Amino acid sequence: MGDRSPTIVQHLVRVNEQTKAETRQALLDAAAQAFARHGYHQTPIDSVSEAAGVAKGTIYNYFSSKEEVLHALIHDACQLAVDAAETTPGSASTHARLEAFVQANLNWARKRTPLALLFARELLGGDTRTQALIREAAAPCVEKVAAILQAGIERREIEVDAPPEALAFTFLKLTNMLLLQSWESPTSWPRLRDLPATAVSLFLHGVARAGPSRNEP
Amino acid sequence: MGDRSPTIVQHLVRVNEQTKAETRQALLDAAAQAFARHGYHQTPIDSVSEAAGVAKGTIYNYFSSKEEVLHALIHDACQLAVDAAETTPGSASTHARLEAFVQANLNWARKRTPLALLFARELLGGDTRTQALIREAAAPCVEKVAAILQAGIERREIEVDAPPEALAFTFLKLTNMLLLQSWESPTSWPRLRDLPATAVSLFLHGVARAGPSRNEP
Amino acid sequence: MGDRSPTIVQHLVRVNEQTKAETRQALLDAAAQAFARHGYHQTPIDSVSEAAGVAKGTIYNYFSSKEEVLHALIHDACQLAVDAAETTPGSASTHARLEAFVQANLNWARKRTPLALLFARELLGGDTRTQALIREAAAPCVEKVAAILQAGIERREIEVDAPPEALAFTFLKLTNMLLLQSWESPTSWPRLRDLPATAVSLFLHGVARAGPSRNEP
Amino acid sequence: MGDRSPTIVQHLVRVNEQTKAETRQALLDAAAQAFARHGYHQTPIDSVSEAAGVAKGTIYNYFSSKEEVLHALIHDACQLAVDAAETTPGSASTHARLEAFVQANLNWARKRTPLALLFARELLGGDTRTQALIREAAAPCVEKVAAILQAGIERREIEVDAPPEALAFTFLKLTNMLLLQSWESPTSWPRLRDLPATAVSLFLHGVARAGPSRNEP
DNA sequence: TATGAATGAGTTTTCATTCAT
DNA sequence: CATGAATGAAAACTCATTCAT
Repeated sequence: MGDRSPTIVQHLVRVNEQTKAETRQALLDAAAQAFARHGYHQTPIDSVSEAAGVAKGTIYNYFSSKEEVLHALIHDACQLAVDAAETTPGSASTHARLEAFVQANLNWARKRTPLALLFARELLGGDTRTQALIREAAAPCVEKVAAILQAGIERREIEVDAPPEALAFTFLKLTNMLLLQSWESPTSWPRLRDLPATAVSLFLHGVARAGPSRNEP
Repeated sequence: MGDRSPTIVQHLVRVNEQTKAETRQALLDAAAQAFARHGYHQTPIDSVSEAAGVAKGTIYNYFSSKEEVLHALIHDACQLAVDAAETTPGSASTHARLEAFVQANLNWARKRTPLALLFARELLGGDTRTQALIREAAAPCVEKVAAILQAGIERREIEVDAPPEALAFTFLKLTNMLLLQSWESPTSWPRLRDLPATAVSLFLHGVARAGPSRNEP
Repeated sequence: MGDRSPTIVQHLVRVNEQTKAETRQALLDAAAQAFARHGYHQTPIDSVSEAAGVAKGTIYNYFSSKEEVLHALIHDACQLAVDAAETTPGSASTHARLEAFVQANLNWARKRTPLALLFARELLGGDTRTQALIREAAAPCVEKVAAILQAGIERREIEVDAPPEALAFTFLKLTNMLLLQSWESPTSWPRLRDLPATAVSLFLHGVARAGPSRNEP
Repeated sequence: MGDRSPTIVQHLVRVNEQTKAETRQALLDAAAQAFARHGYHQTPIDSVSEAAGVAKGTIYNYFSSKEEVLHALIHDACQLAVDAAETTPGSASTHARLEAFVQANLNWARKRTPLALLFARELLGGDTRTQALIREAAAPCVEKVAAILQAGIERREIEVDAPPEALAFTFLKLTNMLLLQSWESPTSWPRLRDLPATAVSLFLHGVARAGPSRNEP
């Protein structure tokens, strides 16, 4: 016995905590799927617990309300976006840095498709509370993009009279808009694998053929 | 009685029909306001009828369901967008034609702000049914923009591998995204009156400084 | 037609309002009965609407919550108690005035037995919120009793070191305690019809045989 | 090992039994506190176990249901009341015996305030089942008081047409009513330390000044 | 046609109880 | 025996829709 007792206890605790974490994640996954597919308000909370394979009440052992489930999801997505932002190179052309940012986000979006879909939907069409949550939780990510853009402005690669933060937010929305469009009609444009190039190219250069004049009459 | 009766009756009928139309419009206006502000699902139907100054049941004399009210609004907004698309000049530079299109849409959006807000929200974040409705009701508008883009492609003003319809839809979403951004923070970027120039410039040329190379390394 | 139109309209309105009042009263009656019999917390709100012969949701057209139903009942009971207090004679012996007060309360309690039962239960065993409500809504009644007692003290008919308000409240509770006891075992003591005499006699003179000494060793 | 083993085992058993008893008591104490403060129905069972420092499930190793916890508490309180009743002197004036009874009850009430509060609340406002339980578990106590009153009646110290048991129950309720009143407004009337005198005086002689006439017209 | 009270299915949430560990 | 996650019946409340007037 002696020195194994703690180990057994630790083991039990770890198993329990692992199970708890798994249940929590199953609930979040089910919720992401359902919310992304049918929308938050059209999704009854029981359908989430059912999809997660637990009973109705179980969800309230992990989240205090339906809204908290949404917020936890948004928070997770924002965290992934923030992490993605942190991996983008600190020095390179604006184009390369933005593309790396989109690519990094696309990477997690492919693994966590429902979550990314939900995030995109809420970013573009969520209600005031959710928008505010995103703004707060994704702030580091937005600031990272803003810093990239600011550097571009200083290097005269970018020329626009918009505040970098507003511009960064626009870029984020544009990217997620294209992401949604990819998912909604997978055969058409833009293709998912082209998203980084497409999004950055559109944002930086637009669709016009590179040419002499910038502002045609 | 005699021959004046019909006139009186006609008069009454006309008045009644006018009243009916007015009630219908009051309901739509109230719904647009409420749906735009709080979201469709968060808006109880009685708050709409109350704001329109009629009883709850009256709404069902004009619309068969709450969803139909939303669809009528979306339909109206799409019609205004279609009308706006039709006024854009048939021949001019792509830039000018797109700007005219955005300007024409901005014109009605200023007069019907709640409707335009609602349309933008549903275009970007609506559920599947509403998206489908928009796709159908705004088809002529999208096609008009697609035609403009197609002409631009043919004239080598635009260079992109996307189908014009998909591109047109992206342009529409981008424009409404910026419109929402304008309304949400009126003091920041983009300013509402700059919207046509800003949106078209972003879409055609991006934010990068015009320069020699298109795809920087 | 002419001058009858308004009458018809008034008639319709009156009928509707009467129906509404009847439904409201039916709900209150059913709630009083159920709350008195099983207790507030043990009574599902649907059982109240069912007993009133209306649908589950109807109750929320009249009251904003289950608690508001209880409070409306308590309010009504307090009002009846206040009314009863107002009918008690302004000048007579303390004994006579208290007895008249109890008798007046017994009168409405006989007509509105469930309400009176509920009131008694909540007065004696209700939670803090309800107690506070009673204290507020029954204040005029308590003050009336306090005034009677105060007069008795001044006339040297009553001799006690308690504040009249506290004493009045005690009297009210004692009376309702005996009322409950009457209802719970109708064959035993005290009999309902003797309640005024019994309650006042107990309160004023206790159960001891009248005799020389007040405080026996 | 040898002959000490049994002792060790006995010791362990005793310790375990003691621990069990302590856990049970901790649960009862926590429940008394919570039930008295917030009411039985408003108290979630986990708040009890939490306050007792054990897990939620543990409570069901000691009691088969939440209601049984309440009943055990009521039972304990009744037992304390019965014990108190047994200490009252067998021969003395009615006044002295009743006062001794109240004093003995006040003694345990001071030590076990939450329990006494709960008992008083349930005695006065509990539901039918709890009332019945009290009636049964406190029967010896009620009978003791009834015997005192009966003796008083026989000695012509008490003059009332009520059955002694009913009268005894009324006395018990009155006492607990005043006890609650003391606790609710500790600064006012009656003061806790005066409770025996106040309760007995009120019950035996009422609040009227001792004087010639008993039943004023 | 207008009204608004009535409806009841549907929603979120609570919580006493169970049971595998 | 202790634990605390899981359970699911039951509760309060909402609200789109109906319909008698």
